[in-house]
Amino acid sequence: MHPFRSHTCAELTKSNVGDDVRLSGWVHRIRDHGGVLFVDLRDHYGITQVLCDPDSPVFAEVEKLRSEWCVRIDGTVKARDASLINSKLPTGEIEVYIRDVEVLGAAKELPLIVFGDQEYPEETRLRYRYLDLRREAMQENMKLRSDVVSSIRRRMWDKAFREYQTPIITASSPEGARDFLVPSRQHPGKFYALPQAPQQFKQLLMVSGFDKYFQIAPCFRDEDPRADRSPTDFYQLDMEMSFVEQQDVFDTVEPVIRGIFEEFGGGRKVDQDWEQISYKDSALWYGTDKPDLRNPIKMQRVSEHFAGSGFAIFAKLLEQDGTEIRAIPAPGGGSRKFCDRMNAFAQKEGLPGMGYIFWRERAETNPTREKIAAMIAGKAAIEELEIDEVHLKDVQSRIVAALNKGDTETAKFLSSAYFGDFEAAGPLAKNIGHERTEKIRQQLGLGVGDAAFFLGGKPAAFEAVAGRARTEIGRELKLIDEDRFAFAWVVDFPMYEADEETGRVDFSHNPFSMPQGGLEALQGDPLDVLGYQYDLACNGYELVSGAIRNHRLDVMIKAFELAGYDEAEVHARFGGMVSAFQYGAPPHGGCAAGIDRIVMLLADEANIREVIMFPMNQRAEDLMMNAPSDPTSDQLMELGLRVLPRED
RNA sequence: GCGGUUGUAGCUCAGUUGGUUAGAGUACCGGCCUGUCACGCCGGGGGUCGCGGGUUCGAGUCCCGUCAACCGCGCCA
Repeated sequence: MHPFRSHTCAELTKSNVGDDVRLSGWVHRIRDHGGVLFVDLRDHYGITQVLCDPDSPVFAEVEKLRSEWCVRIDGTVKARDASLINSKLPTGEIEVYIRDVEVLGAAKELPLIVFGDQEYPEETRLRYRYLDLRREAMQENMKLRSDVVSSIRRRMWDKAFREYQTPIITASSPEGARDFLVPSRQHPGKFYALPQAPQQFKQLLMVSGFDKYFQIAPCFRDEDPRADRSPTDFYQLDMEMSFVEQQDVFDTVEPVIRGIFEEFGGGRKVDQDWEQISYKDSALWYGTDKPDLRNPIKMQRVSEHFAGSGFAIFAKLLEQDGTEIRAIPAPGGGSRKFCDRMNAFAQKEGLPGMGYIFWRERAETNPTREKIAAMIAGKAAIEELEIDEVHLKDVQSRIVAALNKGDTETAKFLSSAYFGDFEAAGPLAKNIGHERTEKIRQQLGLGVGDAAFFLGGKPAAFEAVAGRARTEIGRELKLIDEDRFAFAWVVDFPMYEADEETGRVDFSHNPFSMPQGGLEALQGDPLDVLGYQYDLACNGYELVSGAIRNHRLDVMIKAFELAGYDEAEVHARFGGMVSAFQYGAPPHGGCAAGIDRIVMLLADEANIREVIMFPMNQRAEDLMMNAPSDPTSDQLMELGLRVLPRED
């Protein structure tokens, strides 16, 4: 018999009854009844209940076992009595009577318990990651990750892509994130860098004629982490293809991503048609370039309703160039309590606050209301009526005047604004009056019980906060369909952006993207130039980012010139690419999809570290492996390095 | 670098207005228990209340400082 096992802990069924078997695994749980002793034995595949009573030759030894000891047992498979079957276990119809036991690895008192789903501080979990990974949820996440990667590879191979490996130790890429540097021993004082992405290599592969490339590639960036962003390193499905336009890339990637989400999404709905939203619209509607489309709220421009209005803050603001007022509709948010809470949220995010209006049923039933309705419908004579309130008297006169001119539209609007079903509440509504409020209500398509929030200023200054407010409002009002994967391509990214303080123009995204309109487009205002640059957003995360690349050297030189890099600098920094583009570069494009984020979404986790085997902590430390650590003085000597004392 | 939250037993947490010897569950150790599957019952050991300082007759609790973890901002072509 094999020294460790004849079966796994998930294999045995009724058909094995009477067999002599050997199992190895970890002691999951012990139930000691004095006379009879149950042990749940666990391995990667499942759990089998093994037991012994005082008749067993090893009863005394089994009594000594504790949680998470690694053991081997020999025993006989026995059928469980019908009343004792555990339907929660696939092996629940049998149990193994222990005849022999061998302790393969004892365990001391555990810093975290494998059994159950008790939560532990991340520090503890990462320090003892090998124990944390024994837990069922982590085993499932990691298996899912492997299966997803396997499926991605199969889907790419099926589309005639081939996987090629590119270097890990390479040159610093001066654009983008901070590089991880690796000192060179053979060239003291010089450094390699770990690739932030295989960007330049994959473009060179296209120049070399490989046509369709992909790689499950590690990427390295020395930036601070977020819940959805791993520090140090992460994995991407990196792909590139030649002789394609933007839509060709979409048509290639969409079925792969959609297929993965359908295969591993656990039955959650997967959008079939992926909208293409321009960067500009995405910023306006959602306040972000990675919108969560499960949230139905779409922001709108409402500047015209506030220009010259009685709400001085916004009216004055609009007199400045480049300012706007935008509304966040909040269907179902029509209570002062909710509006105040959202206003507090905006203040926490650093804004002076968000103005709001909410609509309730009109309280007073003015007797003129029905008469006016009848007049508009042509069922009553058009005539002035007796009204106490002066301002309503004036409105009535305007309605009558409009009707006499045959302008029923105006009459209807005024009637709705002053006598309609909706009463607008909140300080803002009082300031701008009935008519402006009603126009806003009509534009946003809101009604009784709804609210709208208003933000003003230069869009760049408040867009991001508006986006977070939209998310918060959607979440609070439970407008988000949790059971759905909502996808959209965000396209037409601007090539350049101006630094807010210095006004200096720089690349806003990938400097290697092809500007829309080519060389000609680069003659005008850089800030107007769009690129063939795209992202795929899913449920508020950026899952994919890519571009049609700039394969024309003249266009590339010009593009860099606009960002303040002269030709010599481009040659110095991207020598390999510049050189290659002079020898017959094909048009090409591609993208990269975040593997960790895809698995995170599929596993329904909010933190990317839940789907990474051995992640770093928030400070990019590995407490288990003790990284980073001090080098030996010999190592430093060999590299020609000396560590400077910290100034603080 | 900035802001928020948290820090009490191996682990998860409670701890009232500042007041006697800081508690519970779980884990660990010992005892009892022949059908449990989150077994049950009895007992025991285990604490620099993150750290430092201050106020006070008295601080886990109040004040100041500091450290750490997580979340967010900056950053992330």
